[in-house]
Amino acid sequence: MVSIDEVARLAGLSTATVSRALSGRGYVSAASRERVTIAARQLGYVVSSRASSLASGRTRNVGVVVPFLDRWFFSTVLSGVSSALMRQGYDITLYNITADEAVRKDVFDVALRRQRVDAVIAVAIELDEEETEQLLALDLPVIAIGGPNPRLDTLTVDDFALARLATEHLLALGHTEIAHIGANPEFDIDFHIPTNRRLGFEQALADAGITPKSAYLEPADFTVDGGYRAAKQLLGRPGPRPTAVFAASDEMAIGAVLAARDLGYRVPEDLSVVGIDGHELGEFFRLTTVDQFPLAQGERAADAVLAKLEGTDDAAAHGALPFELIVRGTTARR
Amino acid sequence: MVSIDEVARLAGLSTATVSRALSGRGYVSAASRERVTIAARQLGYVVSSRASSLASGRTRNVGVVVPFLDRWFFSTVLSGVSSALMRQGYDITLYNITADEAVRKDVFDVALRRQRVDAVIAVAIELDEEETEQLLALDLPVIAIGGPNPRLDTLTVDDFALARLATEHLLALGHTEIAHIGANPEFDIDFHIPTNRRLGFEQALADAGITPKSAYLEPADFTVDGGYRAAKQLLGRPGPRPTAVFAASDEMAIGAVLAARDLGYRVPEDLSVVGIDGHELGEFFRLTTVDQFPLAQGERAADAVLAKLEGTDDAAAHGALPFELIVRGTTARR
DNA sequence: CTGAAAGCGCTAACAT
DNA sequence: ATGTTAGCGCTTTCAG
Repeated sequence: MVSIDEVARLAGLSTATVSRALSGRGYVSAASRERVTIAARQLGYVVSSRASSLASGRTRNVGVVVPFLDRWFFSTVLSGVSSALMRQGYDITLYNITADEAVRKDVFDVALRRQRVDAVIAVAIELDEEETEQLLALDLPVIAIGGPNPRLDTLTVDDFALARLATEHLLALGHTEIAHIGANPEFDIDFHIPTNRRLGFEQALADAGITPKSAYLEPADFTVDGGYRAAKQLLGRPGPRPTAVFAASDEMAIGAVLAARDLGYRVPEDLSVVGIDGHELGEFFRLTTVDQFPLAQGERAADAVLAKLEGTDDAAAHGALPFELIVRGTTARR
Repeated sequence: MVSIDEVARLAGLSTATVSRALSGRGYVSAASRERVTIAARQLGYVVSSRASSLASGRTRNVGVVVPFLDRWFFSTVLSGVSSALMRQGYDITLYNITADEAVRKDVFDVALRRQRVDAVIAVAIELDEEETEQLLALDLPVIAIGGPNPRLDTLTVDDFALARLATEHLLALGHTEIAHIGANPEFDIDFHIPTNRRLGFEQALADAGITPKSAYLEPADFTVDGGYRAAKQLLGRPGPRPTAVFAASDEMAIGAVLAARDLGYRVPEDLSVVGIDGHELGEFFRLTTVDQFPLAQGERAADAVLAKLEGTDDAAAHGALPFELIVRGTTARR
C-alpha cells in the first residue's frame, strides 16, 4: 500500500500539505494542489481510512440499521440510502437487527460503538427507551425513518393519512362495504404502522358516516400469502360481503386480488382492491395503491444525514414524507 | 468515549494486558482476564475499531459487493452473509455496484482500497480482467459467489446442471413440447447465467432425443412481467403449442403461470411450469422449482471468508453449491 | 501558504 | 504473565 509519505516525496512537499490538498481542508496553493493530485494519481494513492479516521475522528462511513434485508420495502429503502451515500464518497455499513435478541443487543451495545461510523440511519425500527438512549449516547447524527420518535430526528410518513387517502378513494367510487386487511384491533403497541393504517381507514369511514363492521376486519401478516388467506375469509364467509378491500400493504393487496380471482370474483368489477406502498409488482398487477416512494425515502434519509455531517442544515431532515394515490386497474365504481 | 487507559487503570494493569485480555491474543492469567473483563464492562468499554485496525491491520469488517440491493435473490444472499458475519462479531460494509459506470469504477479504484475491510465477498458480479486484477491486488481474502472466475475462489452453482434437472423433470412427466423462457440464443458473453441455463435445458432435450424448436425459445428479462409477456407469446402464437415451460428464474415462472391462467389454460393440467431459484413466493404459487438456497449461499460465502481470515482452511471455500428439485403444484404428467 | 511535530487509541515486539 | 515502548498512517495545531 502506498502511503502519504511517498506522495509527499514525489510531489516534493510535506505530508501535511498533501493531506490538506487531498482533503480540501486548509490553504494549499493551486500549484501544490496540482502537484499533489498528479503524484497521488501516479502512485494510485488512496487515503487509509483507518489512519485518517483515527487522526481526524471522521470515517466517511454511515451505519444503517435495518430489521430485514430480504423484504422488498427495506431493501428498496436501503438501495436509496446506498446510492445517495456512495455518490458522496461515503461507505455504508450494515447492521441487520434480526429476531435474535442477542444480535439486536449486540448491535446497540457493541457494534455501533466501535467508532466505525460517523452517523446512523435507523430504518423502521421500533426503538425502546434504552435503545433510543444508546443511539443518543453515540453523540452522532442520527436519522430515523419510520417512527415518529420524539427524541430522534425522524423522517415519517403519515400512515394514518395514507390509509385514509386509500379508503377515501374507495368511498369516492361509491363503495360502502369496505373490508380491511391488516392489523387486528388488539395489535401490539410495539409496531405502530399496522395500527395507524387501521385508524386512518376507520377515520375515513367515520367521516363518511359509515360504522366499520367487525366482520370486515381481517388481520394478516403483510405477506402475499397472508393477504390471500384474509381475502378468502372475507369473501367466502356467509353473511354480508364487501365490495372493496383496503389492504394495509401492496403485498397483501396482491394476495387479495389473487384470492378474489380464485373464488371467481372479477377485479375490479366485483371487488375493488387498494393497497399501500408502491411495490414493484404493483404495476404488473395493475394495482391501485398509495405509493410512499421507499427509494426516495432512503435517499432523503441519506441527504439528511449528510446535511448534518457537513453542517449545512438541510430541510430534508424534517417534514413529512410524500405519498401519492396511484389509480390503476384494481379499483372501480361499485 | 472511554479508552483502554481507563480500563487499565481501573483493573490495575497495563494497557497491553488489557488489550491481550480483550482480544484473546497472548498470555493473560485467568485472574487478570477476570479483572479486565469486569473493568471493561463496568466502564462500558468497546475497542475503537479505528485505533485497533491501524495498530493491528485487522478491521473485523468484510466488504460485500453486490449488483442490486432491491432484487430478491441478492438481498437474500446478503441476508445470509450478514447473519453469519454478525454472529462472529464482524461488521459488513456494502458496495452496491450500480449501472452507473462511474460508481462501479469508484468502488474498485477507491472504495475497496481504503483499508476499511479485511476481506471481500463479491456476489454475482461479472468481473472483467481489470476488476479481477484489482481485487487480487488488494491482497485480501476474496470469495466470489457466481463466477466461476478461474483467478478467484468461487462458490459456484452449476447453472447448467440446475437447468438440466428442471428440464429432466418435465421430460420425466412425459412432456416433449417444452418451451424455454430466458436468454435468447445470441445473448451476451458478459453475464453467463442465462446462457448456461439455456444450454442445460438444451442438453436435457438432446439427451432425450428432442430437437429444440426455435419457436419455443422466448427471451425475457428475469422479471415477473417479462415471464408473463413471454408466456403469452408462447401460448398465443398460432402454430405448435408447448405443453410445458421451463423458465430460467422463478419470477419469470410466476409470470408464466399468471399468463397461462389469463389465457384460460389451467396449470398444471394444460401447461406445466417449472422455475429456478427457490423464490419466497414459490410456495404461495405452488411453483415447482429447482431451489439454489440463496440464503445458504450467503452464509457459506461468509463462512468461507471467515475460514480464510482465521486461517482454518475450510472446505466451504471450495466445491459446488447444492441445489434441489422441489416438486410442487405447477407441473404434472402430460 | 507550507512544514515540523505532536498526537489519535490501540497492538505487538521485546524485555523482564 | 506482564509492562514498556515504538510505531500504525494520517491530521492538525502551531510556527514561520
